[in-house]
This record gives sequence, C-alpha cells and structure tokens, in this order.
Amino acid sequence: MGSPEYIKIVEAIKSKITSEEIKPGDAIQSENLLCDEFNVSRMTVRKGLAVLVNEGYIYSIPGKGNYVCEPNLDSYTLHFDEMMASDKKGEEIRLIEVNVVKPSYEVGFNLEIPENKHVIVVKRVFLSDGQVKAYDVKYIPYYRGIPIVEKEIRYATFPEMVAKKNSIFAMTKKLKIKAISAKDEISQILDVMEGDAVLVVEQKLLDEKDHPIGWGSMYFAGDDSGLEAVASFD
Amino acid sequence: MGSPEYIKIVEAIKSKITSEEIKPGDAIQSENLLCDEFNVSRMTVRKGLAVLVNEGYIYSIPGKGNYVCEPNLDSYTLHFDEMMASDKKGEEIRLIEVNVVKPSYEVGFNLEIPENKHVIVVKRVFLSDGQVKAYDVKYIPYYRGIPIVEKEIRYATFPEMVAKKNSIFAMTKKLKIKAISAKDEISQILDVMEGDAVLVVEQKLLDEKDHPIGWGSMYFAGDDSGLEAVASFD
DNA sequence: TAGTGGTCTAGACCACTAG
DNA sequence: TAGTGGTCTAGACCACTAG
Repeated sequence: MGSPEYIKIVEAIKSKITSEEIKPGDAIQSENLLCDEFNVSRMTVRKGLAVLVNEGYIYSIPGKGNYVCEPNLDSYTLHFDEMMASDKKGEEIRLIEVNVVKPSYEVGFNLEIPENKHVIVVKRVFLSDGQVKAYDVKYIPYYRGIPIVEKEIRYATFPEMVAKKNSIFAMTKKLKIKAISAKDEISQILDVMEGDAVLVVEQKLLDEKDHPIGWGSMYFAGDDSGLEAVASFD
Repeated sequence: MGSPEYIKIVEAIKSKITSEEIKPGDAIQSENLLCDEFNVSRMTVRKGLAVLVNEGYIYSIPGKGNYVCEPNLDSYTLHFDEMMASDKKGEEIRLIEVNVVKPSYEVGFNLEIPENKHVIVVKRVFLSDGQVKAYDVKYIPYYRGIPIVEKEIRYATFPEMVAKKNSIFAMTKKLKIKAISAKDEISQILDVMEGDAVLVVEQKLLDEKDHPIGWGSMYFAGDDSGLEAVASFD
C-alpha cells in the first residue's frame, strides 16, 4: 500500500476497537511489541498512537501502557452559524439599533459590570426572502475605540465585534440553548404570535481571564429553524 | 523551566498568535529556522507544531510552510448529557413504554425502513424531585437480540440501546435542536400547558455506512432546562 | 529489577513549491 | 535548484510502574 506506516498502525488498531476485539479499558500492545509487529521504529509507532490519542480512541498511562478509551457519549460538535449564510441570495441583515446605554440589571449581571458603566447594544434582524428568521441582541461593555459604525457591525459575528480589544484566539465562547414563549418585543420583531415557541441561543464571550466581554441572545422564529450538531469517531 | 522543549515552542508560537503579532494567513518560521532558534532537533520542532495543528492554531502546506489558521467562529463543543445526571439524589427515570410496533410514516422515513418492518419504541420520563423534567421517545429498527428487557433499557443512553448490534465507536450521532409548542401527548406527559414552549433535541444514530440505526426526540420542559456548549482555543 | 511510556537527537530520503 | 514540510530510523536517557 502507498499509505505511510504510521497510518497502517492507526487503521489496524482502530479496526480492533470498532470491531470490539479490544474493549474500553483494555490495554493495547506495548510500543515495543508494536515496533516488532509492524517492523518500524518506535517513533513511527508513537506517531500512530498520537493520532489515536487525538481522535479519542486511546489514552496512555506513563510507565504502564496505552489503553482503549471509554466512548464519549455526550460530546457533540455544534455548528452555530451566526451569520446564517447571509451571503446567499434572498438573505438580508438589517441593523435596527446601535446605541450606548446604561445596562439593565440582567445585562450588568451577565457582563459583570457596575450599572453606571455604559454598554453598546446592537440589535439586528436576519431575513430570508423578506421573512424574519431571527432577531439578535448583543451587549458589549463600552470602551474607547469600539466599532459603532454601521458598516463595521452589520455583517460582523459577535466575536468580531469584540475583537478590536480582544484577540479572537484568546476568547472563550459559551452558548446556552433554550426554548421560550414569544412576547412583547420578541414576538413583534419576529412577527410571530404571542406565546409561540422561540428558540433562544444565548451567547457569552469571555476573555483569557474568564471575564465577560460580550453577552446577548439570538431568537429564532419558526419550527423549521433549528441547530444541528454532529459527533462521530474520526 | 521544567517543561519539555516542544511545549516551549508551542507556547511561544501560541502567544505570538493570541497577541496578534502574527495573523491568520501569515506564515510562521520554517521548521529549520525554528530548530536554530530553539536549539532543538527538527523532530522536536515538528512535535510542537503537531500540537498547534491539533489545537487548530496552524496548518501546513507541504513544500511551502506552516500558516496561522483563520479562527473557527462557528464551531462549539456541545455536551448533551442524555441521562441528565440520573445518579444524583432526587433524580429518577421512569420507563413508561417499551413496545414492538409498526412505524408511523415519520418514523419509517427517518429510519429509512419500509412500513411493514417493525420497530422498538422506548418512552421514558426523567424526573427531578418528583417533577417531570424531560420526556424521551426513541425508535430502533427491530432485530433479534435487541434488548427489550426493562433493566437493560431504563438507564441506557440511546447509543447504548443500539450498541448490541453496532459498536459505539463506529456510530455517528446527530442532533437537531428546535423549539416547539407543547400539545397532546407531550404537554400531558411533561405536565405543562398546551402551547408552552418546549425544547426538542432530535437524535439520529447512523452506522458506518450512514444508514440510520436509531431515531427519536427528547422534550424538555421549563425555561431553566437548556443545553450548553463551549468553544475556546486550547 | 525489567518493562513502560515521554522526550530528544542527528541523521536520511522523499515529493513538492517556486524562482 | 534551494528550500519546504512528511516520513522514518536507530539510537539515547528519563521517570514511572509493579512485581
């Protein structure tokens, strides 16, 4: 075969695990035995094992050996596309408010700032073929130099809005997903009935010291708009 | 410092990226230059770079060099704990139905089976301090040997129910998250008003050939029950 | 004490890129 | 053609495990 030696090792062990020839908690052969079995150097064996560690198949205990992981049943990769493919035809984003305001109790609490410190509020509506699909409200602590120019904000993701002061690479992003009944502002803007079910994605951005640097929610109208997540082993 | 050489390289490059000294798309020093700079062998440099590749900081183009990645704005790790910490005090799971039935159109469509093939339906209710927190309905194509004994099903996650025939390691799991208005069976079982907002997590399990081997939904009552997802760089 | 995994070296050859 | 990253070797020394 043309594939590298370390890939052959990866595939051999992976198939032993997926076929359940070896089970979670079992040890695999020692690195030296694998060297003999595949006729390769130890660095090559270790390169293969490193791949398996990264993909969540095995873990190692120094001085003891390499072991098969328990499968991760509860972990998924969620793709939350904030801009909702806004470059597609028929898709449109409207900026309905950008303001400097005093924080409400809820906003102050979530951004961990005193009530006399100002925040920027950004409200946007996402449309598809003229129909409102989502309503987005975001709060960012005010600081000199924060972009409040429409063109800098309208098509920006939440991390991008905050990125002037904090590197995106140094941010932690958190999501909470809930279902609420639409009322007041939300039902009006989403153009749904009071009481209709609305999917809420609450987003919080934290800096490297776990201090909040942005907070807000996105509200999705309609049954067809949902989020998707995937998990697999490879 | 006591940390290994390759970790020093990782930290040095990582801090250049988070401080935006080098930006997405920029090349980093060649491996040979890094060898000189850190006074280590090329394998040690490559070990450090491999860590950065795995963590999503850099990617490499053979023959050209290593480059800083665009930050991943839309990818999150979602922890969907199916059993809702059912080992905690006050938590309880009730199995309300296990049956072999003919599939409805919706079930047959999602499991990609003909309507004359039978399916197992499993309905469970999750309680906390006597209060209904979630209602779970799952469908699995019927086959000989499928566990339909209460004790094998009651505390099993969805992948575990299906795992008799398919290895968990070979499965792909998909989630869809939606908000709906409660009605009929769902509002009755969740003990909420008709029309109340309910969070729905639809789960589909696929085998290695992408054929569905399980489908169903979990319905969450109340505003306080939500899902959480996190994303960060490291 | 024998065996294990973790780190590291100094070399080699390869396919590929780009002037 | 010089430089790049990708694969691989045959050694070394280390801390740790477990009999």
